Amino acid sequence: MRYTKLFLPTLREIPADAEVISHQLMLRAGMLRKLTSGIYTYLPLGLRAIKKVEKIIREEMERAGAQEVLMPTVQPADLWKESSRWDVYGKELVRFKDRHGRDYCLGPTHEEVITDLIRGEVRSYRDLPLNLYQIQNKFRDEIRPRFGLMRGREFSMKDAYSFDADEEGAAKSYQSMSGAYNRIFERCGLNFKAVEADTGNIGGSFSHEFMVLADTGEDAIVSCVECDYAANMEKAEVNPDYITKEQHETLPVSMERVSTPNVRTVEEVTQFLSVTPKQLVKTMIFETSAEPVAVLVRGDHEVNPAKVKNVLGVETLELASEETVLKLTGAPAGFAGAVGLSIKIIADKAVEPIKNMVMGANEKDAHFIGVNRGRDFEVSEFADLRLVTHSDRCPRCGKAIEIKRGIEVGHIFKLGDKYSKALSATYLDQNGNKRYIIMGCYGIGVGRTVAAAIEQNHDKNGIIFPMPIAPYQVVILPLQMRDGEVVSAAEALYEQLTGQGAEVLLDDRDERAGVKFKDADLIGVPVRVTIGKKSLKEGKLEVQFRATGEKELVSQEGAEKVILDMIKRELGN
RNA sequence: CGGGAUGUAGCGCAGUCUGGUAGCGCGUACGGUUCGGGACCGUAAGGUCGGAGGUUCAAAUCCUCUCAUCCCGACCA
Repeated sequence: MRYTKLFLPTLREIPADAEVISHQLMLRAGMLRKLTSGIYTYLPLGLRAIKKVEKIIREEMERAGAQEVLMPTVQPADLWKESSRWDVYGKELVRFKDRHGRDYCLGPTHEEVITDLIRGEVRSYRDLPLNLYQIQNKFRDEIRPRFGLMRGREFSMKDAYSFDADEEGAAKSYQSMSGAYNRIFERCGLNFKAVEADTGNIGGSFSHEFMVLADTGEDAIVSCVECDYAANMEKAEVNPDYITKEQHETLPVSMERVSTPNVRTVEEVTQFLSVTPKQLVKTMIFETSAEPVAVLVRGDHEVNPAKVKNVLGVETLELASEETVLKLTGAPAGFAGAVGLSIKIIADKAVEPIKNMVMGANEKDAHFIGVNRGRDFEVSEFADLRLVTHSDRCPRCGKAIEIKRGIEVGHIFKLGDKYSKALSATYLDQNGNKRYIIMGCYGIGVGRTVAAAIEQNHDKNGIIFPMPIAPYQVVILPLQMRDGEVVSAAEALYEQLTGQGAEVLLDDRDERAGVKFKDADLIGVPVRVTIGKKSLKEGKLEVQFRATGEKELVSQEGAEKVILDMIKRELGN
């Protein structure tokens, strides 16, 4: 491709509304333009990078035995009512009516549609296993779209769905997808980690997230420094040993009400009463799809709503509003406590051994001290309900853990029979018995993968594309467009390389050298060939590798081979 | 949805407090000099000052409403 023909509007300055580096660079490198919040147009360069990722995905999916289909964006409400997600999915699901007043939604995911397809077609165990995937635009009306392609509302996603006769087969499918995902992200040149994750809205029994390590990531991930345990913050288990070491040996004292005017937060209370946060018990009131519940955690811990949700087995869980807190506890927020509370109370395990706790008195400007469980209040269940902290130990091997940030680029779920049951997707087994199909689902954020790659591969001059996903593999810079020899040398090399299947961008603009260098660096083409009249006099060209900055003067005749070898080497990884 | 900020030329910004001819840099077009890391000189084009209403002789500027975008939060009581 000739630069003068390419629609590649690069920007010298950083657009004001881009915060993270990948977003800034994608805008500056002319890959992307915003239409409206969370919705983007891909320009030629951006699309090429996305298509590269798609190609890798397709190759690995096919290799793992999955077949490509394409499902519609618009989906009928009936299906969603059948799976009962019409009511559960919430506001992320964009709903609308057609001219006849029938309800529809824009697909945020496709479990319903694919299951509907399969239940109509699959009859026998002989039809299984089956794995179908698509690469298609999803629409999710995110609360807060941000960071460009990191969290958009409309975005390209690869979603695959596996159908198996039994758990064993499903586990195999899951493993196979896990392997494919590892290969995909490796081939994209990413530094990533597969972590255990909560199943959330999609449902199912267990799942893993593929996280690209980056400080700008929206997710926190916990991993062991020693063994291979790694989990999403939401999912990460607390090592139970931690609790026994924190046993309190003191004898119970009598409970006392103390006045704490305008003292609400953990910090304020501990300071005001001169106690440690470990002595304090926080009482958080949640509203759920069932009854409201009070959750107790130690003052220096934080509630993990995902765990609470799982323990209670409820479909929705939200922190209660100020009014609800007032109604249920009789006190404004900041003074809730377990004593005298009439709603269900569950507590984190770390609360169990605490003697003489400090907690809110369910009365404005008052707390209780010397509170003891059993005597002053009862807890209906103890469970692991909190977020892990830096001082926790690995739940598997007990060694230290570290907490890092990551970008979720892929997520795989073992769904079990959740959707096949809801939508009656069954097959007949060898004995003629009707059984539910066991499902799995597997997603990759395509645009997000590109953004994550940029987040991980850039320098102050711009993007450094890994070869496998680079929009162009080579950029040729003839420095003097008025010099016939320079131009014909550039044209010749361009023809040679293109003829060999290399993806080459020829910067044929009549620009000064500096401008060409800057743009080449910005758009991150891995291999740069500089053709200037000085070195050309000696029959030499300069080949530079963007990632390392290594330069090499090569003869005009030898250039083609050197460049092709470089591409091959980088693609091979 | 709660909190904060910002909307002025394609991009980045000043001007708003204290009302009085709408500016600067980059980019763009044309001419010239330059030519291996975002050149220089000259000329020119380009703006409903986000929108609506109001106050005023006069509004980018003051007031009211509204829309949009970005950031933080939406679990720490």
